[in-house]
Amino acid sequence: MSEQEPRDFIRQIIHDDLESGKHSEIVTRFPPEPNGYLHIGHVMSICLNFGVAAETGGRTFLRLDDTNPGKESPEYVDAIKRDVHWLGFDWEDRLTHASDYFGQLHDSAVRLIELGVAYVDSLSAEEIREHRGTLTEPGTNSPFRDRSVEENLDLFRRMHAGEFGDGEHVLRAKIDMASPNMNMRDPAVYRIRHIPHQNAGDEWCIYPMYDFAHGLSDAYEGITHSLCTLEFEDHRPLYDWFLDQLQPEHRPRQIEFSRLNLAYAITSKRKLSALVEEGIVNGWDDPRMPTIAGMRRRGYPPAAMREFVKRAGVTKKDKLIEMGALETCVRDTLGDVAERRMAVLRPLKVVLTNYPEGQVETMEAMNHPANPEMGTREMPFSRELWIEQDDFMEEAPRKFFRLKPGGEVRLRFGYIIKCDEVIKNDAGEVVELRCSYDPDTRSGTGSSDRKVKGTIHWVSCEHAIDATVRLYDRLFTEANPNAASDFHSVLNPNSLETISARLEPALGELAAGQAVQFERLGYFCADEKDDADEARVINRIVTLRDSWAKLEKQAMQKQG
RNA sequence: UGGGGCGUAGCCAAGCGGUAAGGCAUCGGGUUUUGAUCCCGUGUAUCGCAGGUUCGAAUCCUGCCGCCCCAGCCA
Repeated sequence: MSEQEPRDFIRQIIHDDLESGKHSEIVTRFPPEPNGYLHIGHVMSICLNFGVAAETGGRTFLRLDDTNPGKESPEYVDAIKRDVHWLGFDWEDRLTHASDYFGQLHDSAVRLIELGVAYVDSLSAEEIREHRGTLTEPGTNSPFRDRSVEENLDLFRRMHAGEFGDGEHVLRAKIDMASPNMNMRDPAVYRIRHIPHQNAGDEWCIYPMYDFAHGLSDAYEGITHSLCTLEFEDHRPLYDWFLDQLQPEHRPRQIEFSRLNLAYAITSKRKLSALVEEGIVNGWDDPRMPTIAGMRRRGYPPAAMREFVKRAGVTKKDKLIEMGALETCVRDTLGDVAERRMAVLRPLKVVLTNYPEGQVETMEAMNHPANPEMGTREMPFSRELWIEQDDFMEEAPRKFFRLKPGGEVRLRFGYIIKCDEVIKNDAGEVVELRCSYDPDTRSGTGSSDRKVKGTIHWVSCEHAIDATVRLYDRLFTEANPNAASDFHSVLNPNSLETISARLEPALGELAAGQAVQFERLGYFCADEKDDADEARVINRIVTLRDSWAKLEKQAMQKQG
């Protein structure tokens, strides 16, 4: 018997509803409006909705909540479908649109009028706002509130027939203009919009509002639990009110949970599109974007995203989760499966003075240190090599166990070498190291047990592949850029660094979308758009944990 | 000064009247031809505050404080 994982409050409700027999099957829906790209916040909702249904043998609809034409487009619905699939979820034949129900929704609106609980208001939008009152003062009734059922029916029919211009009339629910809940002060139900719809074409010129369409769409689909974020909590009485009036066959229940916010990221659609439009990033799928498309292009595996939201949990408390938590999930899932390779990001030349000129040896390198079954690949070794600039220090602190003048280091899967001479240019910069290798220390041979404190990675100059590598950092300098009055003021100017690197030959065959670990550096993948066989373009997904860098940073801070 | 929510360690989060799980981060240590991984160990948490009920309260009651959301013919 395994321990029961603690249930979040939503799964608890669902569990209870199944146990009590209230429902025999759980049906959920993920209902994005196709007016932008999905982001990290949506990942939570997707995993929750598809997750609870899958766990209980239920079903989930992917419903495009397209009740507001003009803001929505097929480009976004394509992106949404792609992103949900990529995350690992399948709606099978349950792809729907709120617009699929426009006919039923219209009939229900007529029913509301017949019941005497909806009326056509002919006030302007501004007048309606004035009548609404404020948070502390009640609103006042519209002079059109008491129109007869016949007149309302006629007016609504003519709205539908296209006899009026946008904004001339609006259908409103007749509830309570004095309600302390603003949503209950005679909310709009249908408005006139003479623009084509992304799915329904030009069939309609009146469109239902979210509050009216959502609960009924849920009911039509037999949704049992309609899960949404906290800002809709105040809408629940209205959600229930429509269901009370219309008594559909199925009665869905709305439950709210808190959004997931990621530190150093924004999720406002307005700001996200500003980043794109102002050219601050290169598109919605820029690897720095907190969009699903961006994270996919960055190389984050879907399993890591799922694990991340699982660890975050489902509650009603506002969360601002540290970036490190996501990165840990990415490292955790990539660590087991990513093959290891070697690449030098900032090359420094090493010449092995005692290594025969023209000689090339083949070193066997493991593709994964913990999984020998993942095989090996061959790495050419020669007299001239590239090593990382960071792996050499002329005046090194005692705990620095990489290369230093007179010091020794092991070349991973190669030989132990010793630094004999440092070559500098006129500016005094180190441009080359003259080293000697110990022929008895070849990796894997019996006599190779000699220990040195450090092991560094390398690439043979003659055999190296040139590549452009993009190093990404957080887009913002503030943990909560959402709170900044102007997000431009908290942009990280160094969120992208492009460098020219040298790769080991095996990386010539790096497949698109395949993540690899560059040993001692991090996880990388070929960019899905810009990479080509002739010109490699590689993204850094995430660095490895680096306790040496941490020590260095602490030392720097101590010095002031 | 209206209504609706939320407050458990730096960030998440269990807990549902019987004396504070876990994850991430942090800090130690071990293993290691990736300073990675892995493995151990590491937290005086005034359970927002103050009262009350109770043998016993993070859990129940009262009052207060703080934060979030709501005045679209957006979702």
